[in-house]
Amino acid sequence: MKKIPLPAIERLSNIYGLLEKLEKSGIKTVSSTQIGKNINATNATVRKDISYLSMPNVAGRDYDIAKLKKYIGQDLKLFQPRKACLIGLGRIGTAILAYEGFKEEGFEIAAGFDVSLNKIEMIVSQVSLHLIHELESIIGSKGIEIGIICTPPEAAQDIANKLVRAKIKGIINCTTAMVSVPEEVIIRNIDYTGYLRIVSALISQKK
Amino acid sequence: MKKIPLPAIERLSNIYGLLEKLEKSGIKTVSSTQIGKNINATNATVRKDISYLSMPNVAGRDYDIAKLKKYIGQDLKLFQPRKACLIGLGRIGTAILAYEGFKEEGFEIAAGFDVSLNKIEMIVSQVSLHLIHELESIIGSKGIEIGIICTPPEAAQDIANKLVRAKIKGIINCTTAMVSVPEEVIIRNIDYTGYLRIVSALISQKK
DNA sequence: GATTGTGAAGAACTTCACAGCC
DNA sequence: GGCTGTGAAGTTCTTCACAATC
Repeated sequence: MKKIPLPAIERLSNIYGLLEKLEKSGIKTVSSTQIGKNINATNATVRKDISYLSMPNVAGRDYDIAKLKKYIGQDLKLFQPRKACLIGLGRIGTAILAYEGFKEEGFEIAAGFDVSLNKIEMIVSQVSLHLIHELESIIGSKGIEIGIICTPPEAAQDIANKLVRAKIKGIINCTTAMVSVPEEVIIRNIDYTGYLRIVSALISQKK
Repeated sequence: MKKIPLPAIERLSNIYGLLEKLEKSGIKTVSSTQIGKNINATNATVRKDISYLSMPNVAGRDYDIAKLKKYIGQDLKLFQPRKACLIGLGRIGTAILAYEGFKEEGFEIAAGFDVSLNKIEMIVSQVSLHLIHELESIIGSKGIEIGIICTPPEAAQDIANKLVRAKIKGIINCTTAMVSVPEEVIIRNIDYTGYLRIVSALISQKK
């Protein structure tokens, strides 16, 4: 299998999510153009992305949704269950904690952390909650691979450093702070202010 | 001023956020390498990005933070105040509603919408809250340019269509559903499951 | 030594265009 | 007509490399 370009991986991940929804609504096949409309890409890009997969396909016919989904999942190794932990149990943190949708995707929030003992005792959750100082040991013992940072921005870099020391493989940073990590750690930022800024800048550029 | 590449705009938006933080901590100057470390880019990329700005600069000396910030803000038109509205007042929606940090960036959440009259009456907020059917008229009358969708995923496309009809300029989609919009509308997705999937796929690719 | 600025080279990604298939 | 698959072309973005400055 050829190396899949990074943007293609992101799109294929999105296509996977789309296929799940189509499948639930009972649709069996889909064209590259239809997929493109949904993920905001051209049909050529969609076909090229799919061509990176090891999927055999008959040209001239729409994609079989179940099959395409299987190959994306397989080649991107999306089926591999992964454990994540949540650091910071404020509004966003607890909203994520309460979200039920991860499990069916193979993700498990395996632990939550906060500096406040009070919060840890008050919050009702299936997930086991701990004080920050236990972060490194629990990541190791539970085999957690992804950390989701939802702390106040001031604490983000410090938490990221701790996660890196604990040999985390990926970080999703939900704070407004930019966080730097070694090259081998995957990082994505989810920052509402940042997105507003980017969308705003792009709106201005359009004119 | 040359056309700024899209990825450069995104990075410059991030650099802007970084500079704000550095400024607050009292630092006056910064190098391209330092910036790069913080936004996970190379120093050459940072310098190239900055070179797209109309900023005059003396080579050989670190960037003056206040000046750089001014030029990014000016050239990307980040100072332009913009109004956004929030659709869907569930956990994430209300968390965003309660967030205080937008104002100092020039963003205003000018209205909130939900299908539930109950929610609209119960939620305590400075922001004026309305039923969905008022969406189009209020966007028009208030001059709202950005819509933040926080509804259940099933409703996302429908809301997006309404926003497009109301001539929205940008959408931030915080649902797990992929949403399609005409090319002229800027759209960014914030989907935690999607990010987990992408990070997971990238972790697998690394090996 | 440090730094920036930038044309040129290189790499990465997207689109085209058309053969082949239904 | 529809569709996919894919090498080639085109475009966009990143990195290099080095002059210039401090």
